[in-house]
Amino acid sequence: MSENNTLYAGFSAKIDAILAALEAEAVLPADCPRTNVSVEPPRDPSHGDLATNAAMVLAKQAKTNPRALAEKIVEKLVSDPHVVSAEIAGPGFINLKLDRSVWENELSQIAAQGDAYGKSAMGQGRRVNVEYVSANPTGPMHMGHCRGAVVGDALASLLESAGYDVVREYYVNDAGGQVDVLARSAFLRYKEALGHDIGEIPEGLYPGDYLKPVGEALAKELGDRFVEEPEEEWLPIFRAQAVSAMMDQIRADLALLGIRHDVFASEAALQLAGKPAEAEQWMRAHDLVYDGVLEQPKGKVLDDWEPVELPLFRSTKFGDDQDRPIKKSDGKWTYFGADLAYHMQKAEGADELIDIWGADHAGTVKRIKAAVAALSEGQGKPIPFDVKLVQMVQLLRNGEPAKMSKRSGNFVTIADMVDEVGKDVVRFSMLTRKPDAQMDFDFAKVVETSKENPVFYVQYAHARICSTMRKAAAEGLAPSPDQMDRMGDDELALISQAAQFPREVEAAAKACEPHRIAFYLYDLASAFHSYYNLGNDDAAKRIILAQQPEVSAARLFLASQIGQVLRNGLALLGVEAVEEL
RNA sequence: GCGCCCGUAGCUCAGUCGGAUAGAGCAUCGGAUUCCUAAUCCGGGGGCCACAGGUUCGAAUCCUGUCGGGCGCACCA
Repeated sequence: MSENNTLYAGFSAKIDAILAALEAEAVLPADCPRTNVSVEPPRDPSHGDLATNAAMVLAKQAKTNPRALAEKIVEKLVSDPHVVSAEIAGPGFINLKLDRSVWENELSQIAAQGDAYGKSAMGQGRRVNVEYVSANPTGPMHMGHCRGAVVGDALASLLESAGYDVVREYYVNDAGGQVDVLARSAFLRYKEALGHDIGEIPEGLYPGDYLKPVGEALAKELGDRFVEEPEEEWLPIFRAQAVSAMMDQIRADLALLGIRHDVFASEAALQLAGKPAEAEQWMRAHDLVYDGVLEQPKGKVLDDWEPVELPLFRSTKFGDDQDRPIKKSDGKWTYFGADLAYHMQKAEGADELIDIWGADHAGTVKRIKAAVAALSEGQGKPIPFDVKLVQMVQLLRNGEPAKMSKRSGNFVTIADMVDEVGKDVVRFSMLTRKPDAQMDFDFAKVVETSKENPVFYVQYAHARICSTMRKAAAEGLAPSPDQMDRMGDDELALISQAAQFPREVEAAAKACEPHRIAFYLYDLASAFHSYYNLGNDDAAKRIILAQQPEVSAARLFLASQIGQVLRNGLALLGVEAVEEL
């Protein structure tokens, strides 16, 4: 549908057709791969409106030199009424100058597609499960979780926009030892709420105040009947209650960032359903799991290490440096053992899996990918599965490293941060660098300089457009698509910038890099601010021109469509497109 | 010791599956506001793309090595 109407998609198709024709004429060999052919704006605008590297990429296969092949392509291109000129430049680039009708048409497309401009059918409705956040349910969300949360959420939106059918999923680790620790910590708070003196929170339990309300609620609900009971009596109850309270807290924290998951999958439920055992059985039958003894870890001396026989997954067969246990010596599942079953569960309802993890889990990527590949292929339904790592955020407070461990009870929470600078600043900050680079995040500095955050620059451009529209309406001027021939070069240049949005969305989705959208929006906002300011030096270049209603109508139409693109882009990032600043 | 990620302007960072003269913001210096929102715009200075080799028409981008920083190297999660 829509994607073929946009400029870059249209020209890519056009070039592709020409190459197909050249194949038919035997200029190019049959079936030669054209995936490297690109159609993009030239870096230097004086080179033209579009450039393609087709001749350079294909020259070798055509057994000719790039410029000769370029001439053949140009011959066909110039017959297109939308192409004003096609020139061969440098090593064999083909630079195209386009007729203004191309830009006028693109502007109409933005208006016609509205909120849908930038969406594409690239994903062909494939079902993608994106798992992100999945923080342990042992406390409120802190800034260490923030990056993965925002990047995962923006990626999910991006994939949706690119035509995938996306499920946003959160894996609740409610079965490991850490939730027992949580239950014990909650038990202390329960006693405290009943008036017992609990003294200092012992080492190894969660000391944070956030458990006090949980303890109070438990005291209210259960009375004092568990105070003197042995642990096995109260642990499951306290665990379930505390986890549920923590998940409510986490959902509330995520909501502050504008994040909502479709599915919360429970590890405990997964185990109860016997999924890990099923996986183990299958893997044993296929010699992927065996009982064995691990070697002493290298590079590290463990005093209490002793050899034990455990069920091991043959991850060394897949490039891991050690086989990995799926069960512990107490018979419980390891995280890995449950996790591979969990991925199989996700695969039941998806065509593709993506996990967003913090870089501190990088070491476990190989084994889980290997396990999922082996299981899914072995069971006859191979599934593409990728783990995207977001690098660590180094948290600073006035240049000093800030603690973020839950155990310390002293950490910067997401709620604090959003409260301090707002959702939009937090989200945009996390999205203005590529995910695989580390970043420093200084709480004090971000609070101080939040007014300089680039998010305001983009929002200002949008607000400015809104304000201009309001002002125009007050003066009796209205945008109109019927006066587009009144636009000059300044206007056309702005359209060409806006026209890149659809290909940016596709490229960002393909690379799983939402940050590209943030940078694109910054550039588009910059182009608009420049355009707007032309009117400061030269009154004839203002958007609102009461004396020339037709010119004004065209410029207002343009401005409102730039606003549309900004809105669409900000929506992808989950940032508000404000109408006033 | 091993594995993964990073190294681009004084600082924070972009840089398209290898492409044309490497770009922004901050900081700095100089300009623009009786005029549609100056939270903006225009301009100057500032680079051995960590270093050394290699691949090719072409490398910040790919490969190898060195140096520097981060994260891992449990039956934890």
